Amino acid sequence: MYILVTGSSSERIRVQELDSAGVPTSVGRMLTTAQFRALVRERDQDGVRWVWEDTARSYPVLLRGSVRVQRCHDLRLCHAILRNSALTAASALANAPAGRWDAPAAASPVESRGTTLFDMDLGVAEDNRPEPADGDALAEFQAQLQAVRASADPGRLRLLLAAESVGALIAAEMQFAGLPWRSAIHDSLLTAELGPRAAAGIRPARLEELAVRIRTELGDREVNPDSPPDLLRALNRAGLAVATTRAWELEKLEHPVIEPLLRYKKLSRLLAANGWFWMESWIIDDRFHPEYLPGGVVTGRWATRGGGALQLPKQIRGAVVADPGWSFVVADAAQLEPRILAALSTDTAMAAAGRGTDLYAGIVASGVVETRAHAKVAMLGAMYGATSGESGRLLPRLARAYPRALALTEAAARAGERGDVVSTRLGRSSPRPGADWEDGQARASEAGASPADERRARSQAREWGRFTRNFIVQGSAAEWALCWMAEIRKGLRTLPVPATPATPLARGGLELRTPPSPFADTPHLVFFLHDEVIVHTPAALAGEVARIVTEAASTAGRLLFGDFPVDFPLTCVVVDSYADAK
DNA sequence: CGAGCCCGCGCG
DNA sequence: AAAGCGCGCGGGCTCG
Repeated sequence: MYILVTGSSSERIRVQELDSAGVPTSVGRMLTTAQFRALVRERDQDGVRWVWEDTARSYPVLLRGSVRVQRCHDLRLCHAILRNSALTAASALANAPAGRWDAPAAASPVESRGTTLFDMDLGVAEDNRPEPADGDALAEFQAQLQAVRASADPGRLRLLLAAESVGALIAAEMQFAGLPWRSAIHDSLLTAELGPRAAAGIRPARLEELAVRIRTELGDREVNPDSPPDLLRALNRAGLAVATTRAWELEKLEHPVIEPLLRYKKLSRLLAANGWFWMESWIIDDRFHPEYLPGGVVTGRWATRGGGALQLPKQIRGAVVADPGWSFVVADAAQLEPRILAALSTDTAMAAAGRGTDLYAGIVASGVVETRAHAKVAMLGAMYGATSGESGRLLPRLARAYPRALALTEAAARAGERGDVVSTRLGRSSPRPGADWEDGQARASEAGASPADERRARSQAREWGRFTRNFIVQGSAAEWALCWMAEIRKGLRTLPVPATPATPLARGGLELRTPPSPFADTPHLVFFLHDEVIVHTPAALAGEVARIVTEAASTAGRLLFGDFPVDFPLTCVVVDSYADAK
């Protein structure tokens, strides 16, 4: 059973019931925001799947009214998958000219607890006249159902579309709830590292001292350490033979300027990326509300917009502190990508190396390589396409021990080099290379091709092969992570809501101090980073939450790989501060 | 002056 | 060009 929701960015929302084939079973009705929330409260328990164009635009209206939904179908995200998937390549949807469903997501307004206390529920009177269908959304949904039905593997695609859509729900919920963030702690971390906050455009004390030392050691009173070309010239004049100013290259040098320069780089990065200006821009009422973009990366990984949420440096994670009486459950999947590769390729030997333990240690224990560091660099090389260095030298040993896994990554690379498409476990397919790439390959195979043309074409072919090689692993890992989070979310909703003192809202008189939140007294996801999650939970429930998170990892493995014997162990800790996790 | 590029570095 | 994947973002800098 589906309910199609359209026009939900305005105060008038249209809903229409559809049967399991996507055929309307009633006329559409126009609802006010309040009526829409009431309908969702009433019907969400019935196993309804809400079908809407864009979760990021439709769902916040509900969250602001403390209403959550269990399941949805995000037409825009699902369209992107089906348009591109090799499994639906013959469908009408995949072969239609590009249209509005192919446009990128509109930037969503900041929708979060704290910034929008109450939206306007202007009482637009219910209007009982039947509304004309939003034929576009209905036709699109029907085309998607048809494409899945006629596909080579409807079961996998249905799981993928459900996972992508529940990911969109989670993304909206995490943005709404926000990551607990103590500005006071952040401020003291910055002050300890950089010195007291200085006016805009002025370096804080520690940074200015280092800049002075750098100029002294280089014998150049003018050099600007923030300008790479300027700095490079100064380094070269001082007799340092470097081609770039990258930290890893400078580390190798012996010179008195190196130590202050590396410290300067580290600190200026902290100031520019996560300093006081960042704090004032992104932290509202002790919460960080980044905008998550499900499907924002071609592989299916999420991206974020604003605030650099996926790059929070370890330096400042001490500011992420649970509320009083609450804890964090921080979990990350151990060696996720190699385990995904083992399962994708049904390489039972590699899966066995990871049984219940550190997979890299298991590779060492099997006698494939001598050290854990070697096992790790060799595995990364296999998944990323290394050809030289230590990683390249170790690859043959890995290939002897795990021929099935290595054959799969090689096949994916060869496909990419030919310009072919590869697909993840659940059927998300890689994009085709661009016209420039095709032109380059064609030119190199013509009669008059120069050696330079051929070299460049070969290099670009290998580059695309490394991309497709990694795509199947990174993309399938992203699918595992979506299933993991979906199972966590489902499990958390089975927990009893602890009896808590009346909230300010319930006491009356203080309504405006705490906006309504569906997460005020219940465990909820607050952060996601590719293979890692944070759940914010009343401390008394932390043990239960950890159990749910751990079981969800096993369930995700079964959803993707059935009974193939591969483990997905986690490191899972209960902490008050994110800095205390691992 | 803004748009868009490069550089460099944070995360997985 | 780190030996190899995927990102976002800020500062410097060039160009129009």
